Amino acid sequence: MADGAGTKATAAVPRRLLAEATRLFAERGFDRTSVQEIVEAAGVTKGALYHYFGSKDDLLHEVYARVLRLQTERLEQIAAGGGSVAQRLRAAAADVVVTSIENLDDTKIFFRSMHQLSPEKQKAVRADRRRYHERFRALVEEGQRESVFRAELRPDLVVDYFFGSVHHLGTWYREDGPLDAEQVASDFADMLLYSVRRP
Amino acid sequence: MADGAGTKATAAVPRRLLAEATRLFAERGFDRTSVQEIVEAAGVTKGALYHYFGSKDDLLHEVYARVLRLQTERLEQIAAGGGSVAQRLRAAAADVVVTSIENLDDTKIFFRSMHQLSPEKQKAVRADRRRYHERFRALVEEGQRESVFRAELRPDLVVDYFFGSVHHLGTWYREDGPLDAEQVASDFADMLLYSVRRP
Amino acid sequence: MADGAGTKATAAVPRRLLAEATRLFAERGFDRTSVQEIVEAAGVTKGALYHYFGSKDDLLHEVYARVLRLQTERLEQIAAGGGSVAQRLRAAAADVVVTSIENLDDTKIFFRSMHQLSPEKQKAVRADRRRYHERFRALVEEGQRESVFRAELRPDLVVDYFFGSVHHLGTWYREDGPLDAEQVASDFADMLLYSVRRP
Amino acid sequence: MADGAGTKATAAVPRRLLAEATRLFAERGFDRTSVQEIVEAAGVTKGALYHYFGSKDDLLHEVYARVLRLQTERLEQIAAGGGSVAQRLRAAAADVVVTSIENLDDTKIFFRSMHQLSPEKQKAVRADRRRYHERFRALVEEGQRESVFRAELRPDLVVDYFFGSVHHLGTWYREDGPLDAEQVASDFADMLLYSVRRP
DNA sequence: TATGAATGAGAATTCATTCAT
DNA sequence: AATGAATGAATTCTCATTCAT
Repeated sequence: MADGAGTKATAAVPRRLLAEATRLFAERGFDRTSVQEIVEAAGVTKGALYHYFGSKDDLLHEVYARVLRLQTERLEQIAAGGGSVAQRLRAAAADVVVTSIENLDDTKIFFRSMHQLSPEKQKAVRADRRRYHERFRALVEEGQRESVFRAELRPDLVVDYFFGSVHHLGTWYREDGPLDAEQVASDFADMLLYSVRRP
Repeated sequence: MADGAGTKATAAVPRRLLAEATRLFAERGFDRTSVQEIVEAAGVTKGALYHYFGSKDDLLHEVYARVLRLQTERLEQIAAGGGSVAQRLRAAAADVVVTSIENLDDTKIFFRSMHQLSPEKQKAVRADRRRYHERFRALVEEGQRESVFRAELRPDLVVDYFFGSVHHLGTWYREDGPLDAEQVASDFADMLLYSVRRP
Repeated sequence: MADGAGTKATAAVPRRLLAEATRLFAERGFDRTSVQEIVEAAGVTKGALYHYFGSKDDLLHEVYARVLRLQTERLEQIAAGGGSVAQRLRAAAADVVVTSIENLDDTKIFFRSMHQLSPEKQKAVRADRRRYHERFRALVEEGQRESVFRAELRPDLVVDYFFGSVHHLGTWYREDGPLDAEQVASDFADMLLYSVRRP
Repeated sequence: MADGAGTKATAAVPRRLLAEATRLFAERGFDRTSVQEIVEAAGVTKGALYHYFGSKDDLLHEVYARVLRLQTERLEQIAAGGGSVAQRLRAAAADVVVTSIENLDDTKIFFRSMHQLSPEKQKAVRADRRRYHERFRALVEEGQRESVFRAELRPDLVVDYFFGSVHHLGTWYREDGPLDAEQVASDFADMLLYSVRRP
């Protein structure tokens, strides 16, 4: 019970639960996944789940929180990094495609199951999401101010346009398909840049 | 008993059921909408619903079938119409945005609830959807053959990119928001065209 | 609409309903057969069924009434016919086996579904059945009075013993099996006679 | 919490459910007994029933399994016991009558509700039943080989004949009637022996 | 004589959650 | 930290029957 094996085995339970929940939510949707199925997949009992998570809803919320945290960190880094605004927007766009494909389960869940969260949790997630979008939008606005991007485009519409495409990756992208993540990322970023750049 | 109210009232039951189901599915999702709620909203009993529809699944399938029929017809007309390929692609893109916004409930349902259909119904819907996408993709390919559109883009990726944006309209577009359907349609079509056109 | 085709076609409806009901009740049981299935099999609608039969129960009752009428008539004839009491008992026993096999659907229904009749109809059927058994028992008693059959056997027990076997034909007899109706009838009658005859 | 009442009360739930289900199935048939009635009779909730039994079907299957186990054990013991083959056949026949009467509810269920089991469960029960019958038939064949029983009888027909009578006990035997189990058993066994023995 | 839309009550089953241990 | 029995409310769907036409 020092911070060795004991702690590790213990810590593994919530992690396993979260991993199996993610897999199952992506596979069959939040409402179609029963708590029983999750605990069976994780090899524990219901009591254990409710020991670590307040509710099934909590579990879904955790999935969101994790992926949002990850994407926000990466965006911050890229946006604050070096290079022209066009380079940074392209990098950010390509990166979100790659991480969305690398975490395709999360992507699927995000787009299918958000409205199944309780209203207050939904609000929290939306707020996080908005912050993320705002950071992205700021890049577009920066490009417009520098007259690199077309001024007539509404920045928020650009963001909604692009993230619509990103969120939908889960519906058509197949790991065993002909395209790897980088190819998709490159094409998506390319299309975005062509859309916004002054010709 | 004349061909007025009597006939109409009779015919109205399945239509009313479909309308209320659409509204409720969009509002709270398929799994979160109970058959009881639908029949109460339509002012009939469960027996009546099951007299007309084989299952709750059937109801959802009907919603899909209706919107797919509508969109396919419109696309056919535009694609086969006059004008340059760029004009026709722009028109098709703008049109699907407008009709998606005009039928925002259907759009929401489409993107959230398709995976809640039974496997075989899901297959049928996907097949219809694929046909629709193929028609759209043919426009992109036509433009590439004419060297109006950039040859390096994969046409199917362009289609997935654009329809991701369209399907996501339901998650952010608000009827009472600052943008009307035409404005969104115009900007979305504009971004698509910039993405694909040879500069 | 004289008593030719018109009457015949009309008369055919209840008969068809009864035939299909018999088949279905035998196949899956009374409770497992829905009125809808019966009318579909008969090619009519529910209204037609309820025009001719007061209820689903009535339909089952008719099935019973028909088979009981048939068996009672035959028993009367045989019992009142010529020959020694042993010959008549043997003939009656063999005959009921043959007719039970020839109407195996009715036999199955009889033994499985009687208790699903409404209490009063059940009482009526039981009364008919009792009369039938009494006539059979009278043969046994006659044989005992003549000292042809063993006196120590209770006649009613003999009847219950034998008819248990008969009623169970439906559970094991197969039309496409190795035995034809006559062979079974002969063996069953033989076993009955050996059971009761003074050695 | 000692090993007395506490343990017993806990263990009692599935047992109570099974007991009440047996009673109700015998009283009004499987299809006519609702899960609600069973749990009310047992003083628990539906959730509890489904905690222990996978389905209503499972419950019925358990009833069968229990009675088949019991009868098979007894038959094995008697058949392998001492005495002439005629003595053993008589003992086996009398015993199955006595236990059928002692468990008359099970007997009723057996004969009325087996066909209401799901196909696969039905198959399992039939297989068990067949084994039981085969053991019984082996006794008949043994007697024929020893020329104690008549060679012209088909052993399987004898078994079907006799067990038809046994299974039908539930339809006519009344605990408060004039005959006790032993009397019926003695007469049934007597009739069977007379049927098969060489005169 | 027959239709078929509609009813309303009841069916089996599922499930998130709690709680004594 | 974890169990698993039990709850109770909700879910989809079925069905015999009625009735205006």
